[in-house]
Amino acid sequence: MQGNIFAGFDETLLQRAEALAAVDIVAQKSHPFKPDATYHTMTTMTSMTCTPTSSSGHLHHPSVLTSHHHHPHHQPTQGLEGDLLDHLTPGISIGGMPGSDVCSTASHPHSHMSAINHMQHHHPQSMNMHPHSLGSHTSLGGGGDSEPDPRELESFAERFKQRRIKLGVTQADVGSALANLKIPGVGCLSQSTICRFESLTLSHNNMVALKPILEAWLEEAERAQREKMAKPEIFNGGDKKRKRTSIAAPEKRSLEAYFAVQPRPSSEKIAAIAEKLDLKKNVVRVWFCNQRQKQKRMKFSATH
DNA sequence: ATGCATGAGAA
DNA sequence: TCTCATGCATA
Repeated sequence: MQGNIFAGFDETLLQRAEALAAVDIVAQKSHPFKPDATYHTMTTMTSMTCTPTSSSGHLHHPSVLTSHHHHPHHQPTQGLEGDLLDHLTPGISIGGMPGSDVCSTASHPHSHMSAINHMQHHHPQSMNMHPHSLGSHTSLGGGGDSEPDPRELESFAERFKQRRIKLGVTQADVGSALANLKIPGVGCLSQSTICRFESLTLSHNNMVALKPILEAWLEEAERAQREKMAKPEIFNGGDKKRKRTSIAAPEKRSLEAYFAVQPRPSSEKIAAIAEKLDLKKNVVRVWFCNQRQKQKRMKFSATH
């Protein structure tokens, strides 16, 4: 009893779903403009970094560092070029300044080269994250190993956060200080990622991959603090603004309703939904992608 | 802390 | 195209 549900999936169901979602938002739907409110906050765009309106690309490049799984070897195919913004002090500049409170919006003007190795493979529909594939690896060219213990991860994340705070370092500081560790293939990470690591809101594989790195940083940081540390740093403010589309609550509810019926709508379906909700197709597509990721994480953490 | 977005790699 | 790892922008 599942075949017919999706088999008969059609406008009917979509409308059904939307109707369900609409019961709550009945008299509140007529907006003269598109609900797609994109906030820009252009500051100083002195450089020709990227185009705000047009869909030009920005240049970042995330590199994954998932290592895991059986297999021979693969080496960091990424050459990683020397980052020019190594203005960070020698040793480890762990954001120091214990008195500098939280959230130091350190804005780096550009490029973060994180060349980590990426190696993952899963199946699109029946993904299987086998946490334990220990036994025979250790041949990663620069990667550390990982333990498949979800328990260890949890406690580590917690310890990490506590010790980090003890050091008076913010999540953002940790992220940028990571580059100073000069671990092959490891660049800096964002505050978001550090935060998600601490709150265990990353995929298991991601957590496993990041653990050794953060662990290394922690040791360095504590060592550095012991002997010395602290050093005023001058960060220069940069600029780069991206826009974050904000999907209004009503539309969001509809999307959730659709998602409940069909988490993976076809391109046509997405287009149809987008039109109904007055959202850009891409926004809808991305929303579904993110929703799936989120659900997957929830499913996993719920199990553990 | 989280929502929406980008990009690389795998299907 | 999707998944996954990540990040910027934001609440």
